[in-house]
Amino acid sequence: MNYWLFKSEPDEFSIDDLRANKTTHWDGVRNYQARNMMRDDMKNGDLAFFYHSNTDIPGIVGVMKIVKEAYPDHTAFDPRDKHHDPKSDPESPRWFMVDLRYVRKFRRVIPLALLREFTDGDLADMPLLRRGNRLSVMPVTQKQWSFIQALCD
DNA sequence: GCCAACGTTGGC
DNA sequence: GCCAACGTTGGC
Repeated sequence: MNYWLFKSEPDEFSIDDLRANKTTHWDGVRNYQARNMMRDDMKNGDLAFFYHSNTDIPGIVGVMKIVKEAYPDHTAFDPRDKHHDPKSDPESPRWFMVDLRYVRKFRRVIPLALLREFTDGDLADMPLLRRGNRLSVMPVTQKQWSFIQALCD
């Protein structure tokens, strides 16, 4: 089993939105590195952190589970969609998405600022903490996963 | 194939 | 609102 982290701006889609809807299709990823991970490496049952970006306290807010493996992101075909990409068509889709199910919301956010305190220790090499990181989907190691889970107890 | 210009991300 | 980092685009 693998572990992941998904970023979302809570103004667009938050952990509370996911909790209300139970599952979601994670559309709109338009980055090749992120796409490749979704398409090639994400498996049913994998767990993922939900990360709130671009908000007052950026950080990890909960856990979700992959319940459907990669399939074409249809929003890329829709000219009216914010994430429309004319270079993607149903014959040879360029962008993919997975389905995620709500698992739990932490009692409080685990702030990015707290995670940064472990940049040189338990969370060394975590892509999220790399300077200038802009990936919206990224892998988490089992050790990092366990360590971060323990932070919210 | 290089690289400058541009747009986007996202923390602060 | 600022700005650094980074990916993409397009002229050459």
